[in-house]
Amino acid sequence: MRYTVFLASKFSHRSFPLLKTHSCGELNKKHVGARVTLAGWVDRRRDHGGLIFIDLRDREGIVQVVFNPEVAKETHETAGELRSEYVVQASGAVALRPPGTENPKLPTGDVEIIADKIKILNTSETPPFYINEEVEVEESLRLKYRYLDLRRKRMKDNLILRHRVVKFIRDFLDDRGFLEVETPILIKSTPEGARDYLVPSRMHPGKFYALPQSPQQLKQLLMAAGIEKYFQIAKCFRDEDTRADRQPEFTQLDLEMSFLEQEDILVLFEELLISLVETVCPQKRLVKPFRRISYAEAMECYGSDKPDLRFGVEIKDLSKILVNSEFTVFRSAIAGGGRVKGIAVPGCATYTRGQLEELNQMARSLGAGGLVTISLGMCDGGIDGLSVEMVKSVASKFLSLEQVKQIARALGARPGDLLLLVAGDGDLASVVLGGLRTEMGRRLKLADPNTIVMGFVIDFPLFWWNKEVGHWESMHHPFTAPRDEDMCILDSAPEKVHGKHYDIICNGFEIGGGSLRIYNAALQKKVFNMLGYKDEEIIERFGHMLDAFNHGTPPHGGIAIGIDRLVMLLAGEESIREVIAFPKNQSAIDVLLDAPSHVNEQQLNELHLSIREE
RNA sequence: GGCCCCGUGGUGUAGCGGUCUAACAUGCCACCCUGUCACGGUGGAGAUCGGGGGUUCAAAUCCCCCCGGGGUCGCCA
Repeated sequence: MRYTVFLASKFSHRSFPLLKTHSCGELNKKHVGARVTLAGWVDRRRDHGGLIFIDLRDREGIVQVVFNPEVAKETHETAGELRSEYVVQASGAVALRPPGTENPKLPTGDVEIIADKIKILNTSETPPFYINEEVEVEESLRLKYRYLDLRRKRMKDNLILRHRVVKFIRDFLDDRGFLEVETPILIKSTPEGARDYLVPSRMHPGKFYALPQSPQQLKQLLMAAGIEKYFQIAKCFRDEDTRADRQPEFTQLDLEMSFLEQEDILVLFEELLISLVETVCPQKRLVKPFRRISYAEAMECYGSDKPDLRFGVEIKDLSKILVNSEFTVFRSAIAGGGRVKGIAVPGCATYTRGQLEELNQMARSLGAGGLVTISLGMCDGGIDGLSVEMVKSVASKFLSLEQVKQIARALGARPGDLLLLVAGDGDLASVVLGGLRTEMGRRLKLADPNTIVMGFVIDFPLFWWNKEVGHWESMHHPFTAPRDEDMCILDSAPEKVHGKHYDIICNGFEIGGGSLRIYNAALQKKVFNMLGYKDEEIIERFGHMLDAFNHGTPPHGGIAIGIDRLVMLLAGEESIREVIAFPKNQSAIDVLLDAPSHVNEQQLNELHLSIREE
């Protein structure tokens, strides 16, 4: 890949450590005749009894080293002892390979090293899994021997890609006047949102630091400090259950600016992400300009606030067609204020009873009362050519042919498609269909893996009503500013207030989000009150923020991008663990270091802690 | 906490009530081999099928519980 070549060429301009003069991967015809010393790992050995070939591997690649007893007898004997993953230093002349023995599969395949010296720097036990082959290995084993796993090309390439991404971001933002500022890891617990990781204080019995869930408050305080343009590649910590795209600790590009409008951030990040992808992953097809859709549109058309925009299969509201349907489930749902919505799944009219029942179960598990399926048989003349015999549905006796045609047209269906209909209140029908859309997209491979579609989701509601606790909660976080035109309804209709909040989505993942912030103390206090905080709580937890707003904090806003997810998508991986050097498993355990672990009694005593029996 | 999937030599798989004394590939060990590159050849070692209980004349195979791993819902301001 291009970034590997880039690194190798850069590496070659630097002076090498004393144990090697060149890297294995950089050698080519230009080096023929040179005497080189290499150091690396034995990737593979081919012992012909007489000649011994060793594929020597280092970070930059692989080169063939030849041991000939007629060249150096003792060296050849030593080479006979080599095994996989031995660490060796070898010296010899770079030579063109004999005609006909070149290996076009290897970048260094035109040349080989005629070794006259070899030194075994370290031996190795037989590795527990293959390092030189791309075979799927159980992940827990890979994590236990992560240092071996990272020797594999796939993982090495992922780490290199990650380096390139972060390097590009730093250079890009530096060019535009942003200052990278570090913020502390030991901060104050403000237990809203996710659970905090806590660190007990030795010097203050009974008190705890918290690890930052993000540098949110600190970066706003940096704006109060007049930094104006800040960014940081920041570690964040959240004590919640893991997922393929979530780890207890993860990395964000955290950024904040003063004196800006929402448009400034969106334009900056569109430019950053486009130039990033085009530079670092030129082989990917990136759709531009980025789409912008409202939260309401995302939910209505895709049933998700992070839809995969690489394929269509959009959700349509069919309520108008079915308002007077003979099908009671639909008619009563609509009469009760609900909606009936649907999607058309291409080419799935041939689904069996069993497959349809599976979809039905999925719809129920997503919260639907049920799922109505309509299979459109193949026929000439498009939807108009459909006849009664060609339509198969559990609800067929309640649906006229004309209604089916209307539904099919509304969904943009074609003969051979499978229509999925769901009734429900509010967003329910959309959310269920959104889940089915995602599943069918995956099954039918509707999304091109080499395409990247990014977009901004905007116009989020500021609040959502939490029934269980009986007060409003922030959609994003409590520092997000309401839209100016909605200020007048903040008291009268909080549910209609929109925030100056934006998310960045990519291929079905939320990779970032941010907002313009509140910088007026009175408004911030009012929002906290609406979120159910009492005045004394506000002072105790967020007094420093209100103080700052009372001392000339400028208008400001920012964004955070999940580096792990971004790199995962660029690498074509399905889990962020594949782009993190030392990730934790699903139970939040580091199986390599065996963390978390017990600590001794003395450590507990110093921290004024005792373990409660449960 | 709920639901789904997985657990067979070092690794990856097959076997899914008796023919399993558990198969295949690769790796490993020994010997042979001077142009291979997933080298080749000959021979060899290596798993009581995650653990426990049950059903059965008979269990890797069926059932239950537990453990470990993965996915997902809840959760992730």
